[in-house]
Amino acid sequence: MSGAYHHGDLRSALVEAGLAAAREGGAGAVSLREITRTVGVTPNAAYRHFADRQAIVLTVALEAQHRLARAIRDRMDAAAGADAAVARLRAFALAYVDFAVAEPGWFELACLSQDAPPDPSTPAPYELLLAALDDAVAAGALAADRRSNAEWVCWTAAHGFATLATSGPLQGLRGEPLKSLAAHVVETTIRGLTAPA
Amino acid sequence: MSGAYHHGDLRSALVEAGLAAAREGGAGAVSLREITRTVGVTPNAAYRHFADRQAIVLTVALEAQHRLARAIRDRMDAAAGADAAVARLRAFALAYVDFAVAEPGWFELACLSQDAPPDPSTPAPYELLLAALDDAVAAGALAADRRSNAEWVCWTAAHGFATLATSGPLQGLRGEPLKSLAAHVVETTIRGLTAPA
DNA sequence: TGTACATCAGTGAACGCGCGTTCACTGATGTAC
DNA sequence: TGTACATCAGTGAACGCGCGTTCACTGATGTAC
Repeated sequence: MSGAYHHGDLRSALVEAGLAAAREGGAGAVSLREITRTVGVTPNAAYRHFADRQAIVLTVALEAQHRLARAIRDRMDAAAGADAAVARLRAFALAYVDFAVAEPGWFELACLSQDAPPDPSTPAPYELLLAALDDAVAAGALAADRRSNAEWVCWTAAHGFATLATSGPLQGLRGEPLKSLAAHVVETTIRGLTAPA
Repeated sequence: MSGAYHHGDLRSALVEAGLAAAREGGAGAVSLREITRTVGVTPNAAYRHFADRQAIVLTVALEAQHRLARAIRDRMDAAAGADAAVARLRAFALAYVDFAVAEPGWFELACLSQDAPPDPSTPAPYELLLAALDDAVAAGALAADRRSNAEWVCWTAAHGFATLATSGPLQGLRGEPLKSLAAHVVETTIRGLTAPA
């Protein structure tokens, strides 16, 4: 500590700065020079803690993905009541969308790291979705012969609406109108999964 | 012509080079120096025809959007038969996805220019979708009280699946498996729109 | 407990890169007379 | 029909920028004796 020559925990500070940069300017804003500047350290000090820029971005991206996963999990855990299984499905999609709208920079970064090696400690959002769908089948809300590939239907809806709202034609829509449109899209998607053929 | 000092149609050549660059490297690859290099001309020659880099990128992006619109329109026009209205809806979504997968760079660029001033000569993909939905209502395939916001349901599905396949977790999936998964997602979405509540 | 010294975490200066953009210019084109 | 000249479309050299990365270094830390 003692804010001196040896920083204390430069590594964490750099990741923190990376998150701040991404929050403002998206994935492209996470540059080595930018974040070392933010921390108040020489650019190459970063090389003590990361192999190269790629490694920093990946670390920051993984953290962003964790936060997305946490946001989804929290909302899913809060879902309860009669139709708990379907409510959890709804919670997944809406939490996904809300996170993207609230933190578009982190969302972009989280998507970018999707192909990165998964961190087993925090299940990726995807795992949460699979669990919710299995629950829905168990609860009888989703027919067993509709379970197959249902995750991609949900993921498509959540991710699609999120990108439309984040960087697509719905960029201009916010607040209640956006919320109710999201709810409508999610509801229609769920109906597609649960309605009789 | 006569491949000499005066190029002939440098403007078109630059746009063409921009399309080629985007095709390979996405939106970020459309740089002024890159495309003038491709054409074999000095970087600042571009300033005879465009105000700045932004203007070039926008022009190229608009062309990409036209091609997307054309691809969708062609597929929609080909759709016919008993359930023509629904078939057209399906054609819209699958053409959207196919274009994105076949030309991810152009697709990225087309999405980027969504907030650009619309070109009335070629209707944007969005207009095609609206028409298809109105047709579906007219044909009795879609209940009138389900028409409202149905475009965002379709757009979400098409765009969502396209980005999942293009730069998301479905990147690795191609060919027939991808096609049938896309069909499944689109079918489920359409069922959500048309099935009774 | 005090000192010698290896290790560790940062500094400071510099590199080369590709970028967009500006400047003064020059060679080709086409029009007026 | 031939020539003078304005316009137009390109050249060539240079600028400053932010970037990632490398180099040789130095000051602080903590451990062995």
